Order: sequence, then C-alpha cells, then structure tokens
Amino acid sequence: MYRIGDLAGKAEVTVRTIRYYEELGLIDAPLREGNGQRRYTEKDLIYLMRIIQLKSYGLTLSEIAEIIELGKTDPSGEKRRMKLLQHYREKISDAITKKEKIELYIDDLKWHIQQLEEVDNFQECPGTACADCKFLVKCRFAEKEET
Amino acid sequence: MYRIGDLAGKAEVTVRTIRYYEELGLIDAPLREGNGQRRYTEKDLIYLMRIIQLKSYGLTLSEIAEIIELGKTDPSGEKRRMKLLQHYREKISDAITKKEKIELYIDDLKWHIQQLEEVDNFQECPGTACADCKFLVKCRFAEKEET
DNA sequence: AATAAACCTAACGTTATACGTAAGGAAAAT
DNA sequence: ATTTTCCTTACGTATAACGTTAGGTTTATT
Repeated sequence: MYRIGDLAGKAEVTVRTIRYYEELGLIDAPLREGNGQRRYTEKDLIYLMRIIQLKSYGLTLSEIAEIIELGKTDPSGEKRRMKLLQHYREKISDAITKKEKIELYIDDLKWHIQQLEEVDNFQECPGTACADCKFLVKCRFAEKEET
Repeated sequence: MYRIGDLAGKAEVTVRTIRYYEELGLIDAPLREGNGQRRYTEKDLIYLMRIIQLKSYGLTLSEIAEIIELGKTDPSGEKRRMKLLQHYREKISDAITKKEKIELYIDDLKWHIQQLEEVDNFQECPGTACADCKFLVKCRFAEKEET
C-alpha cells in the first residue's frame, strides 16, 4: 500500500495533482486508514499512469474524465457498447481533424521554406491554400504567373 | 479603403479582434485619417486573413506573432536567410512531433475500439504502449497471454 | 520526548489565451 | 436629428491545471 506521497513519487506528479484528480473524479477515492490518510494500491498506480499517458497524448483532463466515465459504464448491453464505440469514433475523427490541420500547417511551412529559398518577399500569401485563396485575383504572385 | 468595421466584416471577426491583433503587433498600425479613424487596404485584409488561416491550423496568436516576426526580418543576406530557414525547420519538426502524438492517440483509440468489440473488461491497460508498459509484469492481459 | 516530515481539508491564488464589454465621448452615415 | 460607427482606456471573463497558503493532526526520525 502506498501513501499519497509514494504514489506521487512513482507517478512523477505532485501530491496536489493526485488530490486534484480525485476531486475531479478521475481516480476513485482510495481507501482511508483510521487516521483519514489515503492508501493506494498497485492498481491505483496503474490507473494514474494511464491518465498521465492519456495526457501525454494531448487529451485534456475533462476529455480523460469523459473516457473514464465511458469505461465505468457497464460494458455489457449492446446499446451502451454502441454508444461507447460512437464516442470513441468521434474522438478519432476529432483527432484526425487536428492531425490534418497540423499537416496543413506543415505544408505551409514547407511552402515558406521554398519561398525563402527562391524568392525575396515571401510573407504575403496564404501558402498552400493559394488555389482557393479569396484574393487570388488580386494576388501578386498570381499576377506574376499570368504574366 | 476599408474602415475597421468593413474589414471586420470581410474577415468575419469582430472589431475588437482587429484592434487586439494590432495591440499584439500581429498587424501593423494602419493609416489614420485626420479624425483618428483607422483605414485599411486590401493588403491589410490579406494579412489579416493570413493570420486567421494560421489560427485555423491550430496555432496560437503568439506562435503566429513569432512567425510574423520571422517574416519581418530582412531576408536578404545569407546568414539571416539561413537562420530563418532553421527556425522554420524547427517549427516543422515541432509540428511533426505533435502530429505523431496525435497519431499515437488515434491508434490508441482504435485499440480501445477493438477491445470494446472483442473483450468485456477493456479499461485497464495502456493500449498500444503495452509493449513497453511499466506494469507489464503485473498486467492482467499479459498474465492471460502467459497462461 | 522532541522536532521534523508527511498528511488532512478548505479555499484563495496563478498563468496564459483570446478576446468581451462597459464607460465616456467624438465623428459619420442616414 | 438621431442612429451608427469609431476612438481609448481598462476592467471583466472563462477555461485549464494545478500552486500555495492556512491551520491543524499524524507519522517518522533523532
């Protein structure tokens, strides 16, 4: 059995963080000794590490809470199972959207680099989005290409 | 020449947002008429749209400011050019890191879904990171596989 | 036994982001 | 003539994820 400080040490977080997660309902209220101090098990540690891992994936605490809540729901019963699946799939598509945005950004940066390597004034266009740029008509680069 | 309200309309942001961006130095202080009112050009609009686009990529305003600062640096002169290139490349690798984290997360969610489709108690393992899980020894699923 | 270290609850404080909103007044548009 | 837009200054807001006292008990160490 770990005391809260031990758990914090193993998980490399602060004691406050653990209490906070408990407050949020991210981790279950642990056993208490007669004196009122929290005692944790190995399982609690695993659970905590899981949360930390999800955080490292870029999830917010409330997103993690949501997932945990889903997990607590009785997984037997087709309807609940389907709902869980649906939630996860939504999360996936959100993540894919995020990912795609980052990819756009990366492309944009690459475009900038290319400009930087070839051109002098490189700061005035919207990058890879040039094709559907609202200002294509008035765009310098577009004008140049026309010429 | 646009007044600030026109510009806001075209860019689909509020007037406050434009003033705020000016405050942050994201956009240059525009021309003022005798009365002190701001007048904007088409170029200002393009600039603003560019900022909005970068925001849509998930960049924060300060990240955008940083990029704009980079752009303002005189790009003539080989050393500065190289430095700019380096900055952009760093930004790219940051973005790639972010992207990879999201991909991990997506994999993890997919793993969850798979578990959810096949298994009953699916909530207790760290997902795709199982291979280098700190608790593999004590892991239920690992034990089951050993059995 | 005495002092230090760890624990408890409750609650206010902090940093950052990206504006919103109100006050008080001048200029523009209808 | 009055409604709308604009100006500056500056306080307000919301969320996130804890940090940091405060005031007090418990456990560990010397």
